[in-house]
Amino acid sequence: MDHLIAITKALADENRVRALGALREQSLCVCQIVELLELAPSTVSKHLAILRQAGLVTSRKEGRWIYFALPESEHASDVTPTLTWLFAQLDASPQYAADRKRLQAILKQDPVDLCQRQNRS
Amino acid sequence: MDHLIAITKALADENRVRALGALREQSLCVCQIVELLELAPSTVSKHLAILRQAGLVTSRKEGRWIYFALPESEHASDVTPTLTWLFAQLDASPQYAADRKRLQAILKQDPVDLCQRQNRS
DNA sequence: TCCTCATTTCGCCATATGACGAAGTATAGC
DNA sequence: GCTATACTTCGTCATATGGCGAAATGAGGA
Repeated sequence: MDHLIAITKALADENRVRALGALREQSLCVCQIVELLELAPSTVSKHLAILRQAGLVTSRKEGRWIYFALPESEHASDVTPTLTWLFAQLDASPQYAADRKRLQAILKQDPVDLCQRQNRS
Repeated sequence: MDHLIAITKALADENRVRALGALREQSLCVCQIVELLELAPSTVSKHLAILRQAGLVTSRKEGRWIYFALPESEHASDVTPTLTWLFAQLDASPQYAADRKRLQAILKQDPVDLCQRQNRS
């Protein structure tokens, strides 16, 4: 039950759900999610930590960047139904469609530039 | 998206999830859910209002009692997948098994007695 | 009509949550 | 080593949440 509630609590925030939607297609580094959600890096970091604790995302360090991704189906059979349900719900959401579009533009930019702009402000 | 978040927020509380689990088999009046969750009637009432606003339960007045139930599948195709997912998660929970057992005992009691005992304390 | 009583609403309190900026970590590159 | 930098952790704040008891609501029965 504790694990189930950890999952539902993790999903009970619009920004975290949007982050999961963004990770549906590809893994992303923190600065790309910051750019999408338009929140402070520290805030996004906390959100991602909550998702990771619930087992909904994994993270992998690559040099100075940390990439977040959805767990591999083989290793996370327990959260797969959850994500399947969530994405089915998201497919009906205009917000999700808008995020997908914006994400395409973000992915075209150099992550280095993204991070530096985020540091500046 | 607002509706999705209303659902995930509604599910982000253990007592509300337990209430949904209790309603899986049959509809219940408030005092029976109060008895199961061991919370004040006013607290349970608030929880049920949140579930109803999210469309996860319906209520029907019958004399002095108000019965809560899961929505009929025909009228609520949008929350059916949510409840299916939730119950799949619950099936693995010892808390849910314990609640099912305790609920059987509660159902054997006269609701009138339940309510009066709750008023007395 | 008046009383009883199952439930809800209201007012209050303690704690949880989400936001930020500042400071801390750890890694790439000089 | 030192610096720059991508990210996290910490401290703080405003608001949201979940709990209760008291009062309000509304339907049945005397």
